Amino acid sequence: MRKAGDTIMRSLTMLQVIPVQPRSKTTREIGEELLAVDPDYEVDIRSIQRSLEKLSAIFPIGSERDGRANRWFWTQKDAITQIPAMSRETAFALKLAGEYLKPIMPPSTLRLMAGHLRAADEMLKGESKLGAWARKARIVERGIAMTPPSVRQDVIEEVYRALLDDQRIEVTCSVPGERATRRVLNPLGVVFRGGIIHLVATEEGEESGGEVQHFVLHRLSNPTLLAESVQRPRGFSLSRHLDETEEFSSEAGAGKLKLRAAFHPEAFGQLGDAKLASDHRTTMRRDGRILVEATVADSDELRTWLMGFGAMVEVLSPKRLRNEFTAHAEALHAAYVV
Amino acid sequence: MRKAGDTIMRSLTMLQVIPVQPRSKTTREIGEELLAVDPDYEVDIRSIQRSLEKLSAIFPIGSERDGRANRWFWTQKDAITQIPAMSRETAFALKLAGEYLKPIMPPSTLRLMAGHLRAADEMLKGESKLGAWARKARIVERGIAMTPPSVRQDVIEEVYRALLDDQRIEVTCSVPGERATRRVLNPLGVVFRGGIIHLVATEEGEESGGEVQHFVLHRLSNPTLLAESVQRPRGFSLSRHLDETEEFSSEAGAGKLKLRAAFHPEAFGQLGDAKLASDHRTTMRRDGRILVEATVADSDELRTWLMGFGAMVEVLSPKRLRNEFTAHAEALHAAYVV
DNA sequence: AACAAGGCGACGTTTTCTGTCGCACCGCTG
DNA sequence: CAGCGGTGCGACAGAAAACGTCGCCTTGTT
Repeated sequence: MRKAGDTIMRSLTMLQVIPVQPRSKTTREIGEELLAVDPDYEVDIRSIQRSLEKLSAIFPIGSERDGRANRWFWTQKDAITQIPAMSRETAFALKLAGEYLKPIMPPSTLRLMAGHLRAADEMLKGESKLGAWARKARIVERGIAMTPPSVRQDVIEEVYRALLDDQRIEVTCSVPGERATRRVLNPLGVVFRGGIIHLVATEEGEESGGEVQHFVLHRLSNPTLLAESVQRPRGFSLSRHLDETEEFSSEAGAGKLKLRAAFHPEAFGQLGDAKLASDHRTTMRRDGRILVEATVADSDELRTWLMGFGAMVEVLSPKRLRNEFTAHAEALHAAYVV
Repeated sequence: MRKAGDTIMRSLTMLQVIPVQPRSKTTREIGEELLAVDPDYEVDIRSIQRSLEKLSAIFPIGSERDGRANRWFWTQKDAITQIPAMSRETAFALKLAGEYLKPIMPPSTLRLMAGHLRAADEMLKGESKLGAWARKARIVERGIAMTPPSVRQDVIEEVYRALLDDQRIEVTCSVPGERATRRVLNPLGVVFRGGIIHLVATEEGEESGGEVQHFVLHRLSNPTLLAESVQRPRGFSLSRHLDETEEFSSEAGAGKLKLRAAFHPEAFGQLGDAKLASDHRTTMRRDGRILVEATVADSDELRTWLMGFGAMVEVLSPKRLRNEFTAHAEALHAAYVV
């Protein structure tokens, strides 16, 4: 009848099958899912009832009467138990990851990881007697601090769910200066850039003609997941779509170029020991500057990065890029000096 | 004797107490730790033996003979079970986080999170029938792609452990062009900047005189954790130390300034709806450019960021900054045009 | 060679788990 | 309003698992 060690495994699986607070499952549903996971978990419904009662005495699991059925759920969503327990090093890495992500990842997405960060906290709190981990690590930002626009938590979660389930979603779309509109969208993908999330979707309806559009997530609200499944344009591919869209295709020439640039020691120091490419080479020059050579992508980002150093970096070749920088210098001269 | 639901909880706690592969614990140690967690877990050591045997039949737990004692450990470090199970939205967020971190976080630190990312994979693999999550999300990088120097996995882990436990560590230090040296360090903290990790530490020994030094982690190897505890300089604080260190103190003037700058529409578009500060204000100008006003930190990063836009952004005030940019324009003109 | 200390097989007892039955309750339907 | 099906839950007895204990073996240690 019962296999060896069955009970523990079944209890554990039950704990995993039970959903978190806003959602819930009836006793019967839990039993069915349990059976779906492993047919060996076949037990009487009564036993499942009893197990649930027992578990809810130990874990933060609650039940609620819904008509004649009981619905079960986890009451504390952020209380994660993990086996095997995470190591202290991993907890440390997780906390660091959280710090790294804070300035660049949309807060609403980051908040979905709150449970893991809390678990890491828990692990570190127990161990380190002196001072918190925070006193022992710091991240020095490279860029400037910017605040990405905030996205509503419910919008994030519903959009992700819609994407994962391939279901349509209805949202309110507010563009400043225009009247808010209610739209039904076919979510195709999301694009993240600098803390801002774009939803790639087609709009349901005749007038749009199935054209792929972009919606910035922080302008959406009141999401409603629909039961209809997504209508995907024939042969749609997110990668291809983005490459074809000017807004997101960063690679200007889409090719590579052999960069040669002279770095002042100070600028070179900022590189640390990071490499631009696998054929990255540095040479000391007589004038005290350092020659950096590497084959890199011919992108807008490259130009932005190089310009960011100002006069501390001089582009030597390729000639095409050098010419661009000459023009750039003239433009700046015209703007500021003349 | 036994309390209700004891067995399951005890098994679960046991699973958490068992360490992962390289480390291991004897049956007795596990029993003692169990008792330390909750005195109610008091059982005969024989029972613990039996539980371990049973658990090792279900979970990837192995044992090894060490003299006359058995040592237990998890054999698969990346196989994480989590309760309650993570939601699909959270799994999605975790995968995204992994992608975000890939270019900016040291790979060795990221690898410590591998288990969590694998768990997210597992969750998403089971659910989405059509196409992987990757087809539905993409991150568009802002900066250029750089490869941070790689740090040995053992160095990362031992350094983190040393920091968490406040223990000394012995490492081999290889600076290019010099002979590698073996040193005993008192780890005080770590600093992350652009994928590069700096260990802040004092060196044991007379000649250094307890001076706080910085060691780049990718130049260290052969770490050995020592049993001696760290000697911390009196009143040391990582934050204070970094603020005092020129290398890491990013804030040039350490103050704020009221920026006014004119953005070309294209440059302004790159901002998305992100804000520079809480008092961020934008105004349309007659010449088609957009005036951006905000009170921001007077830092090197600000200058880098503004210069990165090239001629698409013109700094109007404060006068001091405007003068800097005029000088910058002249320097570029001198370098490229003349 | 004698002596711990730990592993492990075996056994009888205690506790828990399980299927089953019966009753009560609730909402729906005719 | 009565009947019906689905659900919860108390109770009971048999089955299974867990437990402490004893004893023997193995393996380092003194």
